[in-house]
Amino acid sequence: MATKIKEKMSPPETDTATRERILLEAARLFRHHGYAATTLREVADASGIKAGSIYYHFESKDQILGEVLDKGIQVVAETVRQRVDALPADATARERVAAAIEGHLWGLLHHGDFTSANIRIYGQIPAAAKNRHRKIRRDYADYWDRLLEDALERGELRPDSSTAVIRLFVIGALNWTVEWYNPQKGSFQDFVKQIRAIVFDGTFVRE
Amino acid sequence: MATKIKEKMSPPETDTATRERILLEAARLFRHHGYAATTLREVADASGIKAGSIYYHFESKDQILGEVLDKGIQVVAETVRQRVDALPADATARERVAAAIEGHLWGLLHHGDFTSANIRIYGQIPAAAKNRHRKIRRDYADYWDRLLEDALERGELRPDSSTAVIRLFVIGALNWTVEWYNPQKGSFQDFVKQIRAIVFDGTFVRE
DNA sequence: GTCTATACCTCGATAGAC
DNA sequence: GTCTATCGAGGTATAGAC
Repeated sequence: MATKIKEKMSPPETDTATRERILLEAARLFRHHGYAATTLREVADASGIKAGSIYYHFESKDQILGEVLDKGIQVVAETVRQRVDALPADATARERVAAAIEGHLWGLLHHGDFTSANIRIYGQIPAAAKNRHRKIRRDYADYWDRLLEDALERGELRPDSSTAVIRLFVIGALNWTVEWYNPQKGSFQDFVKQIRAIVFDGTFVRE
Repeated sequence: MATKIKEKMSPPETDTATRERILLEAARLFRHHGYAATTLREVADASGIKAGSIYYHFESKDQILGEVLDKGIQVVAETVRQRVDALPADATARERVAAAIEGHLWGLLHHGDFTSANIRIYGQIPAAAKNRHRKIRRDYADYWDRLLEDALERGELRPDSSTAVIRLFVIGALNWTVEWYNPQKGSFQDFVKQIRAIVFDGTFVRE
C-alpha cells in the first residue's frame, strides 16, 4: 500500500510491470491449485523469472496472498460503487440494486483470477491472513446491507426474509457465477438480465 | 469401492470405525485448510493414530480425497431423491422442487465437512481426481435439469431464463449457504422457508 | 492393526555474485 | 533487478518390528 503511493509520488525507478505480472500469475495459480499447493517456483516460472527474484518484489508468499485477496474484493467493490453513483438521485431502490448487480458481475467476471481465487481460498488460508483481509470484506458487505435496508424501508423489498439472509444468499449466488459463467453462450448484458430476473422476481410463476 | 462390497458380503473382520474416522477428519481438514495443505500427519493425529497407520486403510492421500469428494455429493443426492420420491404422484412441479430444495439443504448442512470440502476444493484438485469424480456430479446435475424441464413444460417455471442457468445459479446459491448458515439464528425449517421464498418468488415486490 | 524409523523429495526463504 | 546455490523444515510413502 505505502509502496504504491510512493510510486505515484516520484518517477518510477523500479520495474512495476514485473510486480504486477507476479500478482496476476499468483492469482491464476491460487485460483486453480489453491494457496498451499502453489509454489513460488511455479509463480516465478509463469512470470518469466527465477524463484529467488520474487523476493526483490515481495517479502513473502504471505504478502502476495494478501495483495491477491484484497484486489479480489476491490475490483468488485469499485465497479459497484461506480455503477450506483452514476444513477440519478431519484432512482428507485430496485434500480440501485440492479446497478449493483451489474457492477458486481462485471468486476467479478472481468477479473476472474483475482475474484475466484478470493472466493475459493478465503476459507482455507491461515488465520493471520484472514484477519488482515477481513475489514475490506466487511466494508463491502455493509455497502450491500445499506442498499437492501433502504429497499426494505421504501417497501420495495419483499419482507419474507431478513436483509442479512438476502445479502448472503444473493452475493453467494452472484459470486459462484464466476465458476460457471460462459461468455460464449451469449452476451454479458443478456446474462445480467437473466440473473437480475431470478434475483428480483424468482424462478417460478406466482401461485 | 470393491472393498466396500466385500465388507458387506462377509462379516467385517477389520476395524471399519477407524476408516470412517479417517475420512471424517480428512473431510474436516480438507474443508478448512485445503487438500494440499492438509498433511496425513494431521489427519492421523486427529484420528488418534500415527501417520504410517493410515496406509493400512488407504492406498494414498489421493484415494482418501476421492472418497471424501464422492460422499460430499452422495449425501445430498440421496436426501433429495428421498424427499422427492416421498411426494404423492400428483404433486405440482413447485412442490417437487420445494422438496428438492429442502433435501439439498438438509444433506448439505448436516454433512457440512464433506459437502463444504467438495465445494471448496473441487476446483483445485489434480485433473485425474476430477475425472474420477465427474460422473457422480453430472448425474446429480441431470436430476435437477429433469426437475426444472418438467416445471417448464407444465408452465410453472418463469420462462425468463434457461433451465441450465437457473440450475447453475440456484444450486450454486444453495451450496454456498454451507459457508454462512448459522443454526443458532433460527430453526432449520424456518431457514428453508426463507430460502425457498427467495428462489421461487425473488427478493423484490413486482414492479 | 498400529507402531517407529527413515528414504527421498520439494518447499519457502536467504546469501552473495553479477 | 535477476541470477545461482543452498539451508533447514516438513511432505508422502515404505519397511519391518510388535
